[in-house]
Amino acid sequence: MLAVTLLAMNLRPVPRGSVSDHVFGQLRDAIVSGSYAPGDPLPSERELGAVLTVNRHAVREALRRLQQLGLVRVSQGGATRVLDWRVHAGLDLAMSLTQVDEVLPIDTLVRDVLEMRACIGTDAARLCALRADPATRAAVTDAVTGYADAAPDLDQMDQANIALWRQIVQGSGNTAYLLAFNSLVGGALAVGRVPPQRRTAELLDTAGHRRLAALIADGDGDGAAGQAHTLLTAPVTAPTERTRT
Amino acid sequence: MLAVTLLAMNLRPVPRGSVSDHVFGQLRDAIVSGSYAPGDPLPSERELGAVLTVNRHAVREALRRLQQLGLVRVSQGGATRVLDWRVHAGLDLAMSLTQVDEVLPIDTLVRDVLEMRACIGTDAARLCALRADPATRAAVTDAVTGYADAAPDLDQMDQANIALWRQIVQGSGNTAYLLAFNSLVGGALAVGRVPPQRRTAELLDTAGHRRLAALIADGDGDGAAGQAHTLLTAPVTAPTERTRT
DNA sequence: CCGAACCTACTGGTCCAACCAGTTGACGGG
DNA sequence: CCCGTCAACTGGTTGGACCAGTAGGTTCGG
Repeated sequence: MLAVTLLAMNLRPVPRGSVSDHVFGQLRDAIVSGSYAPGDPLPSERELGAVLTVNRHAVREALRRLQQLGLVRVSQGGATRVLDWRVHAGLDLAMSLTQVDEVLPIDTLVRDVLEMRACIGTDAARLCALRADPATRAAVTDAVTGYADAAPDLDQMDQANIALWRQIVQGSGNTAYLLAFNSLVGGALAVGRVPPQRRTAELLDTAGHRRLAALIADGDGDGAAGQAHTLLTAPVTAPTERTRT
Repeated sequence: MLAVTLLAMNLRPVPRGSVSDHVFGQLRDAIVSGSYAPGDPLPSERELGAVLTVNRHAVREALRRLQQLGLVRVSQGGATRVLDWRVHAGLDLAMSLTQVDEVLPIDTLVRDVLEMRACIGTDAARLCALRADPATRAAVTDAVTGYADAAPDLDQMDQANIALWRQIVQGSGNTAYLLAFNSLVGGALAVGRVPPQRRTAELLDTAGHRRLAALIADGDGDGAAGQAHTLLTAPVTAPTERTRT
């Protein structure tokens, strides 16, 4: 009741960000958006602290995170310089990137992520069918059941669908696929980032998913790959149909 | 001359690590290796600082990086808890992971990375052939020439090969592929991580790469995908042939 | 006896101030 | 003109203090 009342008042949950989070976010956006060209020196830590009215340590913590993402290169004595994220940043950047529409058109990014999902999901399904142990195959079968049971609640189905694919990717025995899957799930595939109509068809195709699980259980690598490809490719070519406001 | 002399003396460049780097490395290895189970609380910042005889700020900077990697979840007031990296860590973890053989068998990890490279490289080649603009196609052709010219120096060829694939991935117009490519290159594909004999055949196949570039230039998506698949798949199934010491 | 308020001893978050350690570039002597 | 010197940066590290939020035990009221 109370929650409903508050929602009606147009109140949103207060953003939790700590100071260093804000610094991190601002610098990240500034770098990715091109406000700083690759090779450019960032303002000194002391200067950033002064401008943002923030302690130097907060700035340093933010810089460490940027460094971890591959956005800057820090060197003692010299200035902290901006790196070309198209060259040095890893896939984890995609997790942060879905927050900013300015630079990378979010539509394109969503397409890219769906494309990569299809690419990896197909091969993961194939490998899972070929390499997974009996227990994992059973887990996949269970997961697809849980997914089907979630119908027709789209949100629950989405969640169960992710769990299902996690089982498949895990069954592929490929750690790189698993980590990439995490990056994608944590990024653009996060709730509300992908236009709903773009995946409803896929999510509602319980029969297709059941077939996929059966092929995996049978150890039919090529068949599983084909079925996965069918399931995952559709949303990529689906109409962009951006909700125009 | 001097360098040669020093090399003969078996002197290696001194490891540059800062204090917080060391803390980061130790905690990362401890977490990934399972010394801390998911959900376990990490020792408090003050305690870590005391144990490692390091200032608390250094610990905090290390923790920020772990947080960025998705290895821990910090919450004010509560303890910093370890996350299950197989669920929360992104592909960037692979970059750091190739340093530790203890947990993940490096052989398996190399195989995984090569598999993912094949998977993404194939689709990237396809998309590049279909979507790239004329300038990018020309760049691919140039890159393959530069790659062929690097023969027979394997190191140079490796570097030129990476540059070539970067052009292709860039030409695919898929930002996710580009970032994943960076993660892979920065990780296990880094110098000396992949057993040389496993890729020599691929690297020496200049004819195959020329063919790939030609197919891309012609806009033959399926052809480019097939050729890329041929080039990239071979090393995956190549003999493991680990150099036993 | 049970539940709720409270209080305390933690946790991480932030700040200030100082100093160490490399880098850079200007300056002056050779 | 070249090279060493030095001063004015840069990031790296430390100590200490305090704020803020959490968790768990204690106590008080029912």
